[in-house]
Amino acid sequence: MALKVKADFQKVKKNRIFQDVVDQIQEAILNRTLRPGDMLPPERELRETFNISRGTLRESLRVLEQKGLIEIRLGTGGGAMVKNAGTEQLTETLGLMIRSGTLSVQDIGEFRQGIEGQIARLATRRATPEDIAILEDLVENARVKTSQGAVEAFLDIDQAVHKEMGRIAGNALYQYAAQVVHDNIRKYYDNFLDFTQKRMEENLLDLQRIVKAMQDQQPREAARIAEQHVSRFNERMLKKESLGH
Amino acid sequence: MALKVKADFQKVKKNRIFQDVVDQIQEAILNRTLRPGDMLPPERELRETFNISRGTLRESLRVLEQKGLIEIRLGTGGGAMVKNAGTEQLTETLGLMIRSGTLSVQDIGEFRQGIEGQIARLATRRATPEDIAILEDLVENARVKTSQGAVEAFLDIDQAVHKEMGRIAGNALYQYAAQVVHDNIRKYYDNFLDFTQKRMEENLLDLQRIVKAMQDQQPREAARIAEQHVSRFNERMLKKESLGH
DNA sequence: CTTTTTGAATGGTTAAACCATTATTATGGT
DNA sequence: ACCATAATAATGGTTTAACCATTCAAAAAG
Repeated sequence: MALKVKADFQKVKKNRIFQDVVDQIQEAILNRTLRPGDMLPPERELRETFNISRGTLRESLRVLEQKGLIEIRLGTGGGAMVKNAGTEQLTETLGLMIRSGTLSVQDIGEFRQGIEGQIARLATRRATPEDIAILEDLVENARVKTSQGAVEAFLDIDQAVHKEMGRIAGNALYQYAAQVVHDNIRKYYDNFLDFTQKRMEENLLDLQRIVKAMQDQQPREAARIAEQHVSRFNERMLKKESLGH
Repeated sequence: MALKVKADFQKVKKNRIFQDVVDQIQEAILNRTLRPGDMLPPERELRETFNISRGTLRESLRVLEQKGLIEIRLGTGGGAMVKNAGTEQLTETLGLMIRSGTLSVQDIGEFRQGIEGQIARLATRRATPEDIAILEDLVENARVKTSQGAVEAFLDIDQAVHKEMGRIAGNALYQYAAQVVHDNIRKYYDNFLDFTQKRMEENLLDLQRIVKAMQDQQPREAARIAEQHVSRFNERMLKKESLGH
């Protein structure tokens, strides 16, 4: 953990003082004057630097914290630490939009379908022989779990395959999108406590066919199967939901 | 604008009091006890309701504001108004991730390409004859602007076509994704001050071919052309960027 | 009836103090 | 010397009470 950093902050003037302070600290973080892991000075010190009251400074820190730019810890040696910009905020905001009815679960499932298809397509184009080998190992592992009837282990591997394909696709935004969507739809999928042997075999076949298509350099085919794969989840989910009414 | 609403708030206890207050108000908004347009009581009143200090309450309000759940206005009749959950927060967060280097412009361009393709595909499947007619009108309008050499007007219509197709696709998440990505990439596209007559004709042809594919019920073809359409922007953008180095 | 003035309601800010949590340091027993 | 415990200090969390700044509406002036 790095020590405090001097960042040449300036005194404020605008309408909402705390906003001005937010802007200054955010700018320092985004232009790498402050880097992930750096600690901001203690509140009582920052207060003097900006020449504002502690209350106003704390409003600024709340905003930065909510933006995901800093993380605040208690006690001696605590304080505000600069964070890596991650997906938590995207995930949370999307979750808010779902809960507030702005988005439907169906929308998200359909979106996920397209995203996973595109990832499969890009991954097929960009996969190296080593990448394919990794996927083959995972799928072989999944085959073993399937023959053992180990549902939980199979689902873990299924997820690992999706994650690995995201890496191979080589586009961070697709990876984030897949993760955010998955995190927000997981609680609906989790109603699949009746994940039977037959379903497991269906899904295993999907994985095998996707990797085969990647080996054969058939991006369109890989995308098609990946979409179908997600589609199967979506259909079950929607059927369950309609039964719940 | 609705009046104040009674929402049965409870007194607090947790570690971070302001977080507990955030949770309670957020819950009231998400379960529709508080609806968009409703005003929260004034700070001095909320303060008493929760039995906390005004400073702590204001930290809560800052967080809710940053989440996009409320909007705060000054002066008599001002206060905290419940907001519709929109895309501003997604747009801002994505912007932060770009600026902090977590995402590259190339990633976003490629993502946009896939999104617009999927929208074109879905829109083709779901378009009614009336929808097609609207698109035809827009494209005809674009043709006129092209023949007049009216670049700005053409770009406005191009955007309107994309927006309309998003509506036809019927998936709010795809629409949001397209908007968020577009908002974050616009400043890079805006370097196209050299949008020539030839480019305009190229793009007009794309639009005409997309609508044709939709009429012919060819979702794959529509998606392919839409992707190509975006791809053309991306290539120019990347070429510009590399020249800038 | 229109314009101007005034006042009240509301968010924005300050100040100084105290509380709660945590890591470090000092203490004391073995 | 070592380990467990207690004291200490640094830091964020909270409270209180006051005052400032902005806005809208009602009262006053013309």
